[in-house]
Amino acid sequence: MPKYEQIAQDIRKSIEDGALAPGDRLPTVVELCDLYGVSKITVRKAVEQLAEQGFVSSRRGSGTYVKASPEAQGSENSAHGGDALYMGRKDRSIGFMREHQNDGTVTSDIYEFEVVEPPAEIAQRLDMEPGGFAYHDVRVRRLDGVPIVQEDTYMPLDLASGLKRQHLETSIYDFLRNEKGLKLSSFHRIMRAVAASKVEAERLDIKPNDPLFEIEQIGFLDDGVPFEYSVSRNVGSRTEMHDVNLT
Amino acid sequence: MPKYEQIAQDIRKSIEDGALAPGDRLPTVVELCDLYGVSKITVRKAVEQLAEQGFVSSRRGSGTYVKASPEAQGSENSAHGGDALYMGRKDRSIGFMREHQNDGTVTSDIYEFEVVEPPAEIAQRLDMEPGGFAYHDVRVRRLDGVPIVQEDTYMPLDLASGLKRQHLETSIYDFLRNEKGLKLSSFHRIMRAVAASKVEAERLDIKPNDPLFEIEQIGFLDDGVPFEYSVSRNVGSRTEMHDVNLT
DNA sequence: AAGTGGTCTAGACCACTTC
DNA sequence: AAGTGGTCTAGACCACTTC
Repeated sequence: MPKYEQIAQDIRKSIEDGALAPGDRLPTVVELCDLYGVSKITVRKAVEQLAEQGFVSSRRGSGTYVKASPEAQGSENSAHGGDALYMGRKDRSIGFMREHQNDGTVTSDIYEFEVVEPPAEIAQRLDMEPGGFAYHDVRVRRLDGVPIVQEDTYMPLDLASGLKRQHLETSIYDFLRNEKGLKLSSFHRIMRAVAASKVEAERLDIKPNDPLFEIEQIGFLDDGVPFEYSVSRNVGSRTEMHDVNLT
Repeated sequence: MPKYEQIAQDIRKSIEDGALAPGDRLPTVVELCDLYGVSKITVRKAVEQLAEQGFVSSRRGSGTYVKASPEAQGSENSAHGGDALYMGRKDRSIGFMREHQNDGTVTSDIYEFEVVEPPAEIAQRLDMEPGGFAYHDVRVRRLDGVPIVQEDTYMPLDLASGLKRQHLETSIYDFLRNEKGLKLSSFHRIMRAVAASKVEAERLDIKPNDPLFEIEQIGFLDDGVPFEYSVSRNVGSRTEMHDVNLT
């Protein structure tokens, strides 16, 4: 782990255990350099990471201050009703399985699993050659038996060759990473609120027209190649998405 | 504008006008240093910005590659139905007014405007002293006459003192920035899909139980002090949120 | 072995806030 | 005037990919 991450982690701990309270000013950049025995650029990178994660805010000429913690927000939300899906911190948004591996037991209902020529508009988003084939699957993911989300996914055949039903039941991303050696790098997402169709309602154990949190997503490898197009529809009452936004 | 932003902008232009196509490799970091006459750290910062914005992906030992452009995604979405609200690129998510100032005419219906002792749970999120007062307002924002979102907002009285009805009709953020000299720095958000109540449906010109895209948000100043708590409910069929997520 | 991106040093200079 | 964060230089060393 690089130095700047260690420093960020150390300061983050001080905030989380209360040694640094909301409104407090952090030591100055120069003081932190002395304290950790590193150069300014390393401290700056640590502070930038803390800012991205929502822990601090820097004010030129004045100092760096502790914000009300995102964790406090997090805990409060569950009271709001959304008790199932936590997404959003950048490092956590890497698949349903990984998000929920500590939450309970994940299972899947598989409704479709086939190899097809994808619709032109999807092929284009996946940067596929005309006539190329792709895996297509539709799953409902359950947490401790409760249906959370329906995922409709396309993956180019040549990137994901060897994909089997058993991977759909656990984690496609684990298969891509561990068995195919791919490095998943980033996701472009569009989120919307939509109404459940009759079929979706049945699969997700809700009522038709109940609100769904839709995520249309393209996943990219570290060489910029798209490996996945998916539309997931999350049960509104069991889903919330967290986000920190810097201006 | 700092050098690294100029360089990022320059490379971004090359991508947008097609000089660099998806899948292409950028010049190496060292080549870019020579090309722009800057040091390595400056080029790295430019490339990091491009990665955050979803334009490129870097692969250690190999190179930096152009991804399928987010703009291509953007244009495709409007075909999908969501033709009104574009959010998400970090630098654009700073208020309804600013997001739509080029889209059409923004107007407001004001349903509530008062100074109150906020509910305990909201006062806590705003880090307010017990017994403190806050502005509270409920507005519906329209774009060219079409209702898009209902916003329910609390702001501490001492931070926003002088707020008037006229500011609710244009932009509260402009008032805070220009007249109060505040620097809005970041927002913590939680997003959900919910169903419209009867009252909301009436105000937004939709049907009860139609899906709404809810954003619960706390806004922070550059010294880490929260200045705003708001819950906005956006008409699902007129809203989409864009996002780039790095792992 | 050669080439690539990622981290880091030890400074310098500047913009801005605070007094 | 003094103190703060933000940017930048000219290198160095390393992890990883490619051949």
